Amino acid sequence: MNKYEELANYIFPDVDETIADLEKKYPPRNLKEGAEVTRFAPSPTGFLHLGSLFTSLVAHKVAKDSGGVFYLRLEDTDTKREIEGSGEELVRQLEYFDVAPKEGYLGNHDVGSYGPYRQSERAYIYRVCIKELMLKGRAYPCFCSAQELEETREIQEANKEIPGYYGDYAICRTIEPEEALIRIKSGDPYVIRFRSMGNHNNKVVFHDEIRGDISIAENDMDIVILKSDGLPTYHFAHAVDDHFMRTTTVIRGEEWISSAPIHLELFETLGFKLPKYAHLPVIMKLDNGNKRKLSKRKDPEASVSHFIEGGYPSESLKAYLMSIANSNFEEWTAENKCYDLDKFIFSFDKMSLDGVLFDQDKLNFFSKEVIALFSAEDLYARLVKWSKQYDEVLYKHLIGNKELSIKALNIERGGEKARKDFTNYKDVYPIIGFFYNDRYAEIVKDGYPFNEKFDKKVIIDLLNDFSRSNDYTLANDVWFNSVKELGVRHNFAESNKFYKQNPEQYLGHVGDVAEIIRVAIVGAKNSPNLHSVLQILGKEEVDRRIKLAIEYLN
RNA sequence: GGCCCGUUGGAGAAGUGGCUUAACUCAUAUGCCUUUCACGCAUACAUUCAUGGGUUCGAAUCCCGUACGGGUCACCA
Repeated sequence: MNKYEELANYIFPDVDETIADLEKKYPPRNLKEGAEVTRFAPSPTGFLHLGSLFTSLVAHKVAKDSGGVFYLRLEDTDTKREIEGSGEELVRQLEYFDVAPKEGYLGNHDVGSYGPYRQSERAYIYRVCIKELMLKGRAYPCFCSAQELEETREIQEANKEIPGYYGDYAICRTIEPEEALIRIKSGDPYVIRFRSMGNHNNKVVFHDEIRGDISIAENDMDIVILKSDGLPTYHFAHAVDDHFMRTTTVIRGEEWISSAPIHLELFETLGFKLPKYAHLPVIMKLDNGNKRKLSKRKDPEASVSHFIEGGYPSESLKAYLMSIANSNFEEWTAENKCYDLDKFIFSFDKMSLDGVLFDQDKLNFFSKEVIALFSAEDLYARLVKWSKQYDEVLYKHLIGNKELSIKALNIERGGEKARKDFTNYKDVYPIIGFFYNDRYAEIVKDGYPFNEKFDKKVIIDLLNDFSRSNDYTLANDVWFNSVKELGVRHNFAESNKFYKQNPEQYLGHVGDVAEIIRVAIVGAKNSPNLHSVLQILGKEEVDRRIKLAIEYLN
């Protein structure tokens, strides 16, 4: 019997278990030596942030590489900021990137024996732990109002003291349990605070997997562990959940470094073994010459959905993020011609300590490389999936012309000098749209961009001759020789070199001939390889388009 | 402001006391290749590692001060 017992029993009448009981209920995981248990612990306050994806990617990778477990815990203790449905959305987005956990909160259901995985459903577990702390005199009710706290803070600031609830400023820590009980019974609102035994003048050292040893002043704040709504604060839930879910490495953003001393004291007081910590650098952007964290409100690129909508394959973004995580990843991809993260060996000590600027150019670079490695069939399937949701016009064309689309996407695909002209799925339609007859009609509705230095008559004759004489079932170089001959018949030099030697002798050169044909067929001066285009369209369609172009010229 | 973390070209970085005349990649520029575009290839881009001092035969690398940048100081996570 101690003086806290009556109070603890009154506040926690439902609790009839101890931490020792919980230890039995959530025993250490039976994993092989070296297996890491990591987690992603988002709060459902909006869609997935790029930084959160970064964190999940690393946590997922560490668990997978070590043969461990990656799970998701929903930190839904802030009921005010919670956005309906965002938990489910978060899981869907992780799935899009193929880094979804197999254990934990998975949207509509929980999987795993260390749950519940929603903090809002873990109230009893927290209460068990707090009751025990209270019996040990390490937790106490605090009746201070927000206004009182604010006043204290102002006094502290005026005196140039450290603001916060500690030492003599922690007025409620000296309230006797008997008195506290009376106040609670009378209906006074209260929170429960942790009684810190730390000394601000002492340093604690903890090891960070990325930064090495970090030395910070001990915690001496009597932080709130249970809010007046009965839910725990982050710090307390972190200690309890990561312990009982048996996390081995806590991977989180570097904004948590400064509260680590709180966590250290909490783990110690609760009798929990401290997990390993890895504090990841944040992703920033330049704003008026200053670096700042990507903000979901100000920066569209802070939200992962921006890239999904923008048509970036998940592999592109993951490759970019992995290149931030381990800069040698970039060299590795170049050597291996591979963007499969599973094959890459990740290491914490190759990670940068400094926040990095988000680099759209680099993402684009990775994305081009990634898309260039897809097979045409794969690209087609991905485009269908993407456009179904984000680009109705493309979707219609893809579905209506599957074979044509795949052939078009296959031009110069693969091999050493593969085309790399798609940064994202949005680039596809502008580049291959002309293959579709109705799109072609749209493009040429207002005319063809023929080079104006050539007489209409010359162009018409050339096109007529081309239509009559060409056989593009021939191999590319044989076919192109025939284009040269065609040009020669119409007084075009067979090469740029010849033309440059005697420009006055010729109307132009073979490049101009190719351009005229190209303009007639695709309605633009640029296109993928002309020979491939002609082969894919087929003679009938090519002749039809030439006829249309001639009509336009007449 | 206190406390933590950091500072190598426009960006990501390698570098752990002499192999550095600072690797590699992106971006940019120029040229080559080429029927266009894209690809590919070549070249250029930090006399210097925020800065001042110190240690040393020798420093981007070790030490100290300063400046700058970021993080954090809630009943938010």
